[in-house]
Amino acid sequence: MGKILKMPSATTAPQDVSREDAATFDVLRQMREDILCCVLKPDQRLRFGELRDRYDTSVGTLREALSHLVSEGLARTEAGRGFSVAPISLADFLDLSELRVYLETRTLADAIRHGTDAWEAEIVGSHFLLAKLNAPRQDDPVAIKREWGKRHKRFHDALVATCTSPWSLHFRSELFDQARRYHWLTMIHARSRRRNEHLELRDAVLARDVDLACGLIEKHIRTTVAQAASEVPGLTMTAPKRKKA
Amino acid sequence: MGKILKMPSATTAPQDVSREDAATFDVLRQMREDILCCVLKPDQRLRFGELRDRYDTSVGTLREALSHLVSEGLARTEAGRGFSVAPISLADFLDLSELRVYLETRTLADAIRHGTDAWEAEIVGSHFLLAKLNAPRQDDPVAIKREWGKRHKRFHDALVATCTSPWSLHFRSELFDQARRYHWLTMIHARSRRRNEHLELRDAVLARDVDLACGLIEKHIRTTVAQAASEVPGLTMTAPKRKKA
DNA sequence: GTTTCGAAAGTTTTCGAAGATTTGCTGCGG
DNA sequence: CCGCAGCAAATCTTCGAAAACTTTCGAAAC
Repeated sequence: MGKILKMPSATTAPQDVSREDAATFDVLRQMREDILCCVLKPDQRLRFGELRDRYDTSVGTLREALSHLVSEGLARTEAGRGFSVAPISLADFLDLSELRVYLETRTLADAIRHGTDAWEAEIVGSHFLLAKLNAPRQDDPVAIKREWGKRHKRFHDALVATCTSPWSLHFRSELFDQARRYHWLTMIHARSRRRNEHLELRDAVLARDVDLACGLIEKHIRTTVAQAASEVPGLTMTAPKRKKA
Repeated sequence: MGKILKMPSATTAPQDVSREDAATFDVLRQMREDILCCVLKPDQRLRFGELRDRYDTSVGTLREALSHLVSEGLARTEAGRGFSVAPISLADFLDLSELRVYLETRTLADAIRHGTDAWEAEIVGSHFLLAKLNAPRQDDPVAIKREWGKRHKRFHDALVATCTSPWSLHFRSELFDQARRYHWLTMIHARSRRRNEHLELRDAVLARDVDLACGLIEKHIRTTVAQAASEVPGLTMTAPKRKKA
């Protein structure tokens, strides 16, 4: 009891969800999602006891996943004091957004120049999925917000998919995830009164207009930063210190 | 027997080597160094049996360290097939160097603008240490090359130490390490007939000449790429495929 | 001669527990 | 009343072995 991991074996399809590291990778992805959606709150201590219950896995597996998250900047670890969720701050958001502007425009420009038919198709498709769920409100259920976040990421990934620089794509992806944490807070606390920026972006990209597209995505990023900075409470103050002032 | 990890406990200084995760972090650092210096060769399979002997630690600890290395792009892992050292290629070197030019100039420019006395002191000091070991040759012992690599990194870290963008510094550091792998090969195969680029760089930075310093570091990077591309054998061919052609 | 199947060997992956460290609490002394 | 030493509880860290998977090798069938 307690663990029913293995299916009857013969009945599972050969190309099931088996891709990637299965258990460890699964836990990693779940934890990352939970941090990005602030289910695990910034600065929250991550005790193995609770984590073991929540993700139903062993300490070793958790440790491996946490190790990954530390490298990605989503968690911290110190000496013999265990792990905790990485803190957030306005300064951090400003800093990462600044770099994002460069990486997003760089990768987007390159992707447009190397765009293919399949690339255009995925952009159209992912935008369609995103548009169907447009603008989640404060009072929407969490499941909706999560789904929107997923589709939002898929759309933006599609835009730069044909970029020829793996390293640029890698860092862009990491920063995009980092930004998702702040976007989540914005979705919760602020009213999203943005217009169809994604539609404009899609059309500019499909028209292969590098300058226009890069300008739009830059504005897209900066607008989000400004909105978060002005409307999200608790972002301007630093992480809660426990000892003294 | 087998393991004598713990000191008599009371005699060890409170601020000994205790900083950071001790065991895990130690193994991580050792493995990273070994990959950077190509002791663990590109594409080499990393079997736990051998790793256990080499680093004298358990599977769990190794797995945690490897997890880190995967995030840093120094190792790969696939499904249930274990870990291997990340491959190298000329295309990869060109790609990461291109990004490096941006990140090094960006961080350097910012660091110069925010430079302090302590920053200048560390630059002077680390350059002195580097100059004392200048230009390791092909036939120098490995220990010398390792030490040079260490001092080289320390000098370049010192240059950008006062940069105010943590994310830029983080990515710059990762790419610098990546580049170290290729520098190592260059040290082994090619004759380093470069002149005092580090000295010029130091003086330009201390003179707070942003444009000159950024130009120098850009040339520094591009020259190394060109040298490696033309003189290092085996870099132009892709990783050895095992199955068929 | 080639292919397919199955068993054995080699590796990886996962787990639970023992060892070590930190944290929290209690009581004594200043 | 505050501070500190010492003990107890909680927590993290490390380890070795069992379970699951992949690969290899050899024999039988085509």
